[in-house]
Order: sequence, then structure tokens, then C-alpha cells
Amino acid sequence: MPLMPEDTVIDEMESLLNIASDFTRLKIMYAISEGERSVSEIVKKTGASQSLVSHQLKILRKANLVSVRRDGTHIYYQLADEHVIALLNVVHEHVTEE
Amino acid sequence: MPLMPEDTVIDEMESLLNIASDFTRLKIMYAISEGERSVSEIVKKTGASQSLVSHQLKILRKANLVSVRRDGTHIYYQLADEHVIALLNVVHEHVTEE
DNA sequence: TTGCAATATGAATAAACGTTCATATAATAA
DNA sequence: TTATTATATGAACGTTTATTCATATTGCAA
Repeated sequence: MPLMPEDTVIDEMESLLNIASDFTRLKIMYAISEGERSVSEIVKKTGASQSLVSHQLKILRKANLVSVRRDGTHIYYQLADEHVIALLNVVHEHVTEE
Repeated sequence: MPLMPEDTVIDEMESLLNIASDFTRLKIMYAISEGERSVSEIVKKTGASQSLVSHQLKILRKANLVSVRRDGTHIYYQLADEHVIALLNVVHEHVTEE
């Protein structure tokens, strides 16, 4: 039974949910949910264009939902922490029940 | 370690997250998180205008995130199920941890 | 019926946002 | 250096959406 959070907290919750509430970004998050993947791998897994994936990765980066590692010309992304997976799971459960 | 859901499921996840990702609607959900409340009570608790609350309640209704009961001129809203609270909690935790 | 309180609705405006296209940057290999 | 692959960026477009304002509806009491 939660209490009403401060407006600033609700603001941050809104921001996080806004980031999560996009088809392409959801696909990207699932694409890297099993471990780090390069951008081209993400492009293949999501089926989105390279440009779109790059744009959306930038948004996910800015929101600290993913972390980045460079190796030569490849750049590998992974989910920043377990909270992201927890969020995906809660939403997935809500949607897939009966 | 989740697998990539079907596109239709991701669509539904996107929709749910879109509904949740709004300051006013978050405040409304918290306002009724402890049990049913009338619209005027929700207006007071959220600080939003009557019109705005009514508009956003309609959106929450359409998404089946709230249920409604009428008693005379008062109309009482409550959260549809526990999933909604689970979602709020996961997001709140993510936001309020260091 | 009239009046009042509670809630809903429609139109209008402004701002935010996702996507595409074209192009730029970076790293490596030849 | 040039060529090639991998990734990022900027501008532009169209669409969606939150909010406000004014008004409508509903239910009840007098």
C-alpha cells in the first residue's frame, strides 16, 4: 500500500516509464536482456533500421538504462541493472495474463 | 532472463507503459492506491483540475487499469488489480535507489 | 420544476516524440 | 592514403498527446 511520493519522484518515474514505453526501445532492451550485444546484432534482432537503433540507444544511454563498451569498431551495449529486467517482467506479466 | 516476446505482446506492453508514463495519471493511481476514492477526492489529492482528472480517468478506464462504481452523484474509482501496484513499486524502487 | 453539486465531454492549442533520410565520424585493413 | 565496415548525428516530417477552457450531463434536494 504505497503512499503518494514527492512530485520530484513522480517526475522521475514518469521519465523512466516514458523511456520504456516505446516499441523499438522495448525490443532493444529484450535484445540485450541475455547479455551484451553489438549494435549490428541489435539491429538484426530487432529488425529496426541502423539509424533508428542508434537513436534509441542514445536515449537509453542518456537515461542510464544501458551501459556501453567499445571494442575496436564494435560497440557493445548491455542493460544497466536488474531493475530494468524486473520492470520488463512486471509489464510482461500484466499483459500476458488471461 | 527473458526471451524476445511476440510483436503483439510488445505492442501491448508499449500501450500499458504509455498509459502509466504520465505525471497526472501516476498521481491518480497513487491517490486510489489505498482503496476507492471519488473524483473530487482524487482532484484534491492530486492537485490537478477537475477536467484534467476526468480526462485522465477516462484513459485509465479504457485501459482497464481502474474500475468504477457509482453511488448517487459520486463516482468511485479504484485500481483494477494488484499488477498496477506492482508496476508502481518496481518503478518507484528503480527511481529511489541511490 | 428549479437549483446545485459532481462528473464528463469536445474543441483547440502547443509541445513532445518516433521515424526516415542523408551524411558524418571512427576504427581498421590493405 | 584509400576503402570499407560499424556506428552516430542532424534536420525534417507527421503524429500523438497533455492541458485548458467552456459547456454538457447526471443525480438529488428543495
